Amino acid sequence: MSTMLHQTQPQVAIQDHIHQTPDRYQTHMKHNLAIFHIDLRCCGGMDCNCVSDLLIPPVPALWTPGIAFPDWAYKPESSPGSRQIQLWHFILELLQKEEYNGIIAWQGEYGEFVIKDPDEVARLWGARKCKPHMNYDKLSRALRYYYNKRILHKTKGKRFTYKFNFSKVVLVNYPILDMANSPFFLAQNHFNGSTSTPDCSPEAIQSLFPRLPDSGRGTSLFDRTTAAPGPEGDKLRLDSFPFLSTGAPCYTKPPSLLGPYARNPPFDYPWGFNPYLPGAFSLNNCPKLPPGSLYPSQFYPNPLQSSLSQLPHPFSSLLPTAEAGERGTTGGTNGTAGGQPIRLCLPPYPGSLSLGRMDIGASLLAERERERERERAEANPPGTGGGSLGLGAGLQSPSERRGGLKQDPESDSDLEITDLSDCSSDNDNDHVFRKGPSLASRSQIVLDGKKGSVLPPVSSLPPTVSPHPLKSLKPVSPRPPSRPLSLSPPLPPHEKHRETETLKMIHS
DNA sequence: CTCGGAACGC
DNA sequence: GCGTTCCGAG
Repeated sequence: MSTMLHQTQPQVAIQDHIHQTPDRYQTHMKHNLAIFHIDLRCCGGMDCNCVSDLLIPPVPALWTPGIAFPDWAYKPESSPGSRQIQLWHFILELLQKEEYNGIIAWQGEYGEFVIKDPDEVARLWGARKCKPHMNYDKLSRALRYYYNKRILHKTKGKRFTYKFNFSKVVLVNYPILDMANSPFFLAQNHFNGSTSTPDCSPEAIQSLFPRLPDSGRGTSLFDRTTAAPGPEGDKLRLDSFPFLSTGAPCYTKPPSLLGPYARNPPFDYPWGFNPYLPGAFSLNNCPKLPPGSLYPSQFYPNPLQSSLSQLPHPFSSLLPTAEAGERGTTGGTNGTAGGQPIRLCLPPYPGSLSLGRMDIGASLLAERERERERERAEANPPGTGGGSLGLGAGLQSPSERRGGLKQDPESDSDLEITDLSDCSSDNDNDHVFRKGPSLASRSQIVLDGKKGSVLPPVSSLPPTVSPHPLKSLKPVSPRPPSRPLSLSPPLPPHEKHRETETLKMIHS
């Protein structure tokens, strides 16, 4: 151990220093495809050379016009005194780099990773934080600290094995993603064993981004101006979230899992947060690149124009199609920044479960969209300045928060989604939808219209055969989804009855 | 090995 | 707020 303590780490040159103001950084990144490296040298004493806070700057988003990013996106690397790198982020960083697979790697279930060499991980962490006396005991204490925050939990019975709560991680990293209101993410939460599937409907996707900065281009994430109604017509405005773009092919499994883990669907992570993707978590959501090339891909012309269409993904039908967006296009004509179609690597859900997605008809979606617009208009009449520029769940109006049902006094975060307080891998299967009837209602929606049906754990389902799950499905006639109670306008009696029945089913 | 309390620093 | 350090307990 002690010999490793001062072992020379991969030496790194920060080819261009990141300690700039965000503006300068933006400008810089716009014109400079500098390759960044991360210095893991252990610092010593007063002459701390650490660049510990250089972790993965939010490069991809910065240069895109019209996008405002939350403060957190800049803090770690932009200003001295800003909060430092967080351990979980560091862990993710290690996890995404193949060179560290020997000491820490994804393994097992969703988001699960194992620290193969605790001492080494601790050493690296200590190096990063300029804490030469760091050890696994201390590091693990910090990890345990995350239990309460529900960012991590321990995989019981497995040594050095922890598991990420993706939803939480995503929320922490992308507070503008309103996962708390998203049926997609509510259903996605594998962390605590949710067995439901996400609502992949355009509306669900929209719900992830209810408060994107209104740049005057319209607030909907789905551009319906040129598309006919229908699933194929709802086009996600990916140009709104360039930080979710990848512009490159994505791994569907971690390198270490390319072999035997057939049980893991190769696509189960929403919004490109597949932990098995290189750079899955946020800031350098980019394809695996040669060592030392952490960021450039987003700035390069997309070499795989058809990468999305190749993805076996239920979203693919929602995204600008290759035909629509790329035919005859070499860039610049589809309205996306930089002239390149922004690619969103959205691993799809285990296929058969997606059937419910089709439940939500486009016309209904459009109608609900219009309703929301009306609500917004009422809530913020022109001139009141009530605006839609807010970012983050904290600015949600009460009526937006799942009808006010979310309230969790125990929550340690306004980004809380579900109660994971007893989330262990031992009993992962029964907590998610206890939180409130609205959750349950939402989950009901996606259950193929069968009230009270219970989905098996995802892990128990056969892997999806079709690489294009939705394409193998027959559309179901649209059926109005139920809503969070207090969000709903007065329901007609039969709808109320349905809600009641649903609740009964849930409570039983 | 794991857990969490407590004091403490930044 | 986010660890870091220490430590006793299971």
